[in-house]
Amino acid sequence: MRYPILALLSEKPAHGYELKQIFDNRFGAVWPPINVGQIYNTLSALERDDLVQGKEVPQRGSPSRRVYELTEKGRVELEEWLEETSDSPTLKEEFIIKLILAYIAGATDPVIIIDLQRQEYFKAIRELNDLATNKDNDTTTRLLIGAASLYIQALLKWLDQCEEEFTDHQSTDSTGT
Amino acid sequence: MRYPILALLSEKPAHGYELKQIFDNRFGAVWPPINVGQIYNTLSALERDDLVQGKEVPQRGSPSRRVYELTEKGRVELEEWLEETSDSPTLKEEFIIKLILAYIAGATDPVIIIDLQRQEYFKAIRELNDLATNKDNDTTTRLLIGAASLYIQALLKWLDQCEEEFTDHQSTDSTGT
DNA sequence: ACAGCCATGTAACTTGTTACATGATTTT
DNA sequence: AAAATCATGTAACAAGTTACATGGCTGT
Repeated sequence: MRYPILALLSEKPAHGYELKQIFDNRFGAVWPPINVGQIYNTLSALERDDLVQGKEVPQRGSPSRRVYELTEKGRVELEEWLEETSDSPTLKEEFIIKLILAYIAGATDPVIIIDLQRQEYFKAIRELNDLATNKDNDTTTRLLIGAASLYIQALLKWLDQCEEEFTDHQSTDSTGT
Repeated sequence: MRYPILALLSEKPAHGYELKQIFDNRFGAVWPPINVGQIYNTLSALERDDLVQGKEVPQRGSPSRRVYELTEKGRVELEEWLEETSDSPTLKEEFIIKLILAYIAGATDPVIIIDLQRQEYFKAIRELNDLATNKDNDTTTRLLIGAASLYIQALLKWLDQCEEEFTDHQSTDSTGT
């Protein structure tokens, strides 16, 4: 949440609740609504680190709001981060770990797990397709839906690989641990 | 780390340091070595929750080791988890978020970022291919390498989508924020 | 009057990450 | 004798998650 908040604040200053709304609007297609508390937590940390600066802005007839803006330091940190290449990912996908562990633990039949999970991914693909048909998606939403879709397709392909491995070599593979 | 440790302990009881070695052996191809401290932290938490049970096992001539085994509760929890389908993933991949934010922030040219990241992914693919040529990989290693490879290929495809979107519609897209 | 949204925050907890401390055993 | 590995842990910190508390404003 650090960098998302910095990036949103680089567009214009905003208060906590507003950030939540902007974030949910932009990323809601592929991310569940973010907990507001986390926004405030993160803003506190960012302010502690001098990356953002908050100030009370009195409202007429409403309690004043705390509006945050990027500091110079924050702007630099954001830009440095944006320009860095990201490390290639390590696999943290829960299901991948689960399936491998199921195979290791030997308790549950991996093929059954695979079939169930495939249904789940099909469902996700359908939902993404539905979202994609919406004509007033903006660029970022389209790209995020594309990313999610490609990712799930990759997982589906992996399920096929695994199924093949688990069924074909079941009999051949008697060479212990 | 909770479930990986439970799964490894379901094979046979082990002490902390041993778990680190087993884990690194099995997942080392796609995961950086895990910090031993985390193993011990996690074991403490698991013992607190009655999922594992540790006992001192005196060694002849060495200081005794604390060997952990699954409790019944731990075995049940592991099996339940293995049988649950996992939620379809939300996108947490750093670079995806970064590229979208770069586009939003408007500070850095997304196309440049894409090119740099593509090199990074190519490098990762080459490294995975090298790993894959090793003939004595076991089943789980092969599958993990396959998963990592499919994932990066999906990311590369996504980069192409993004590049297209950012270059094609650059001129057409003059309809404000 | 009441529900629901606007708005800000705190507290407790979990997980992961790093660094540090300690000491024994094994290998060179 | 020194270095590497075996072995166990603690402390501090960062980040994410949830739940809770508080109160004002808005629409029905």
